[in-house]
Amino acid sequence: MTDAGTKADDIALALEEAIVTGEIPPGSVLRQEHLSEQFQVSRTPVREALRRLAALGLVSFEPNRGVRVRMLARDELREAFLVRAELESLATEIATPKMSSADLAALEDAERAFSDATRELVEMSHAGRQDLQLAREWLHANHAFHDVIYAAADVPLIERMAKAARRTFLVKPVWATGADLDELYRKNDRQHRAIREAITARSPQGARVLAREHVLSSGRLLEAILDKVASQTREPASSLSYTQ
Amino acid sequence: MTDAGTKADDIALALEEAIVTGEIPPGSVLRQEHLSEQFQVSRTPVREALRRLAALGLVSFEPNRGVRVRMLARDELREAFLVRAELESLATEIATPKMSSADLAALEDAERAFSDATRELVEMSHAGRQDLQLAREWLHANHAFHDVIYAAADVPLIERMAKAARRTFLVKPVWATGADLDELYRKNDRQHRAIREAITARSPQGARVLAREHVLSSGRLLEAILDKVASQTREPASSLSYTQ
DNA sequence: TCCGATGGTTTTGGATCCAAGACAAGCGGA
DNA sequence: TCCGCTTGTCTTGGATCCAAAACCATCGGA
Repeated sequence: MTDAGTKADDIALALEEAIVTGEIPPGSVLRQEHLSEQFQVSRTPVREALRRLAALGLVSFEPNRGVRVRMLARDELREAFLVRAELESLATEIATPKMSSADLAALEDAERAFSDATRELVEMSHAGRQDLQLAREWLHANHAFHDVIYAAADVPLIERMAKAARRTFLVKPVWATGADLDELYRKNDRQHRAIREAITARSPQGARVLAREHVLSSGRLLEAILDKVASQTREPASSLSYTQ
Repeated sequence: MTDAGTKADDIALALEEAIVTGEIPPGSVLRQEHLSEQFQVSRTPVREALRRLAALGLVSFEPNRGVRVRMLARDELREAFLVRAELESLATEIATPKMSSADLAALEDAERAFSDATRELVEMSHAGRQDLQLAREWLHANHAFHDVIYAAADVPLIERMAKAARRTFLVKPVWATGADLDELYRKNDRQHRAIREAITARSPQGARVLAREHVLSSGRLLEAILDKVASQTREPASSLSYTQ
């Protein structure tokens, strides 16, 4: 809609956002006609958009039955963080010797913006209010920090794949649990600082392990939160492990 | 065609194969009408298939101008191997403690099949003959070996992403150079054996580093080959490096 | 009462049709 | 002669139309 290009692309983008933020809950079936009237277009571009989302793994096609927003299993969430841990750490390592002073300044800005978002969110949380929009902005600020690193690393393919893994982090389902996310927020903030300092110190290996641990610990925290919320209906722990 | 499901899926699969093997050379523009009569269908499923390929990164859409088979730059090839190195090593590490004796047997079979394919190919090569079909089978045998590992690891997301990276290895362009690929063939063979032995010995870390080195060395060899072939028209070496 | 067959309804997958954007050649004015 | 406009053709993007597969409820028989 806002973006130029074909309608199929616009719709794909819009749906992607809606799915990732949880606006369209996992497990939903997407009716082509419904979407076509929602976006004021015919079914043709809708179907092309759905094909794209299917290729990205966000929805699954069931031939002659419709498309369904993929319900990501616990194991897949864990996998997504494992993948991100590998790819982000790789990108960070590559970026470290390539960062110009302008890049470093941008990184500092992104870190600051993220800190601000974090602070705002924590305050809001302590005030008892939960604001989904604020959580989204926090997530975007979080991504923006890493995007500076990707831009400097100049590794489009790695970036594309890492972002694909990133998409599996559904905001709303987690957010909707109402769990206490302070630790997640603050830890992310601290880790960003540490990563930036390692990069500034031109330590590719240091930045690498920090980036890796950053992603893995986020994953662990997120899972712990999900555990706590749904502790009554848990299946036995999976054999996949974060700890190497 | 052979596969069940929708035509769009069949076409996407067929085109993917054709692109990856180089049957359709990089840089080609794909005319929808041409494809539709080639596959004996209308343009509709063709377009959906193209959307999928675009999402996979195999082709690029240029709005109102057509789709073009992506010309993968040297850096992207290198990136693809870096990604595969991380993901395959991760999957191998995860798989190692999970491999049942049946899995190990399957792995041994796959190794043997790959050895056979390698031997056949080397003999053919020494006889001065170059057989593209044989090279494809070799590649498939190669993939089959790793697929056993993925199956045991049971990490669908990692598998999917690693395979996406795998697709960027274009057979024909490399093959068509007529370069001496013996070293590549043999080294792969040796490394598969080493990886299997590490898995059998239940050494996740050992298997991991071997898998990583396996992929990276393949990448290095491939690049060296491309270098040798096109040594007259080379640009200065990229700043991306395989060696950590 | 329960199970399977049968018909209508819904929704998808695919074909065809139409409009709009891009390329190319020819025309006209400076 | 050269540059810009125009017009015609080609190709894509999107809309509409049609057939086939899947769902759903009802009905009939055991």
